[in-house]
Amino acid sequence: MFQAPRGTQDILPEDQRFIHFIQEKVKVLAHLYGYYRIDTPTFEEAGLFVRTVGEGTDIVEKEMYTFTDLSGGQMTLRPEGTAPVCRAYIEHGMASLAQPIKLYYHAPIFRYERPQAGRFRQHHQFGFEAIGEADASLDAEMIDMAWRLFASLGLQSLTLQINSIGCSQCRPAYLGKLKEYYRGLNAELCGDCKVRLEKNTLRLLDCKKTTCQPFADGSPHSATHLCSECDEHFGQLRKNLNALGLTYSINPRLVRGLDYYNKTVFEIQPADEGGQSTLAGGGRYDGLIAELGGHSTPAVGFATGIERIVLNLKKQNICIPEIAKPVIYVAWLGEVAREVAIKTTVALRRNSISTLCTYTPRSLKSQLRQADGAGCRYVAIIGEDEVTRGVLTLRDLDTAQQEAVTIERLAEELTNRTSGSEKRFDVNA
RNA sequence: GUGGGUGUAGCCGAGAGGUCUAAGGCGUCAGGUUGUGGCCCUGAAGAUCGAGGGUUCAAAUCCCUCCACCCACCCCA
Repeated sequence: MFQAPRGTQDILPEDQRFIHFIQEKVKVLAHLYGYYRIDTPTFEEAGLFVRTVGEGTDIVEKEMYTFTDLSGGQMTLRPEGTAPVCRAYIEHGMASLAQPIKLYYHAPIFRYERPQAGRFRQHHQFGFEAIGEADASLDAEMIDMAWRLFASLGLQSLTLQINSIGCSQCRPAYLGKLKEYYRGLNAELCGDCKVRLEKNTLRLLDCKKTTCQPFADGSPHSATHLCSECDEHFGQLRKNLNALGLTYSINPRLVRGLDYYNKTVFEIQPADEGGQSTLAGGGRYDGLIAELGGHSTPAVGFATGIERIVLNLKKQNICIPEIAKPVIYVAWLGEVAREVAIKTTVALRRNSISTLCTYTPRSLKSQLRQADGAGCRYVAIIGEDEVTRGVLTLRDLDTAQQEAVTIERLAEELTNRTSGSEKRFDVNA
């Protein structure tokens, strides 16, 4: 028997409403903040990610789905969304349009990881990128938008953490200080941290081992070793966040796992965090466009994991609108009625009324059961009796009332009855 | 990549060497009205007991290997 590949999942009809719900909120929010949707290919040249995400990172080192295509090219299934958008920005000359360019995407993301709660080999992200604007107000706007997204979804008790990791000007000096500090402790570090010390110094800060945590607490903080420009930027960011009324905490140990970030980094997490808790993460990446061969262009963005949002929507018991059910089931008895029923079904659908009908003969009882199970509000019953009279019996399953309606009038009658009665479920804000 | 747990019909789940030609519930289908649903009753279909190998007179039950899922580390959304 075939199974979905490890770490991937089918999104079944009963779960689709969660995706639709989030999708709709994202669409509204994107429009509100002036973002336009962009879709990039599912795979790209491997080099795009190696170059931007960084050779030393876990994503590039051991998580990419890279394959050789038939002409010998090295291709990689998108392991993150920012680099492809930047590639598209350059490729389509967006630098010559009014800046900033504001784009959002909804895309599957592939990383070869060991699956566990909230972590998959294929997951989906909504991401937002604003390219061509250096002002910290845009960072704040970005964070505000992320925060508004979760608020509009009805998620409660989230926390916002920010940090500044400096830029190419000030980070080398800071990393030097950090190394120096950790070298002094080398003997006491865990095995992983000894490797990080040389390979990925920043990541020393978020080692989860209890033995290493005290070291991080006493370590020099990036936010206090910024150059004047970065320091100014970080100050502006906080000022803007305050003005927006956002509560945040500065987490000096917040470091992101992709090399292209600079200055602002941030994450949003649920308060009752389990293992894989981060709902959204992002930051500024002023060097990325240049790294890809474009003109030096500042940018900022963030991404959210849809599966994790769904997890939290369920955990917090948030009421999600149902997917619309068919309106009417056309039941029939006998061959003659069958023809009329099928004609009626076709006519209703031509009138944009969602309609169900059986093709194999079933008892009326069975057809009513099916109608009920499918969530139809109405059933049209057509038997020999109705056929000879040129009508059908329209039954309302909610009220159990029924009346004879001519086939010609059915669509109009249903439209009248259903207009304005669309079921709406509000989200508990 | 490392560690722990789990694996019985579409779903939940009993079962701990012979009484298992595998309980029960949900769901599905059919019937209880010659043309009427949601409740109730009856019946039916549906399982090579994750896969492969081994121990034994006998294995869903014990052993080994593999696979998958869950959880944690790691990493991240």
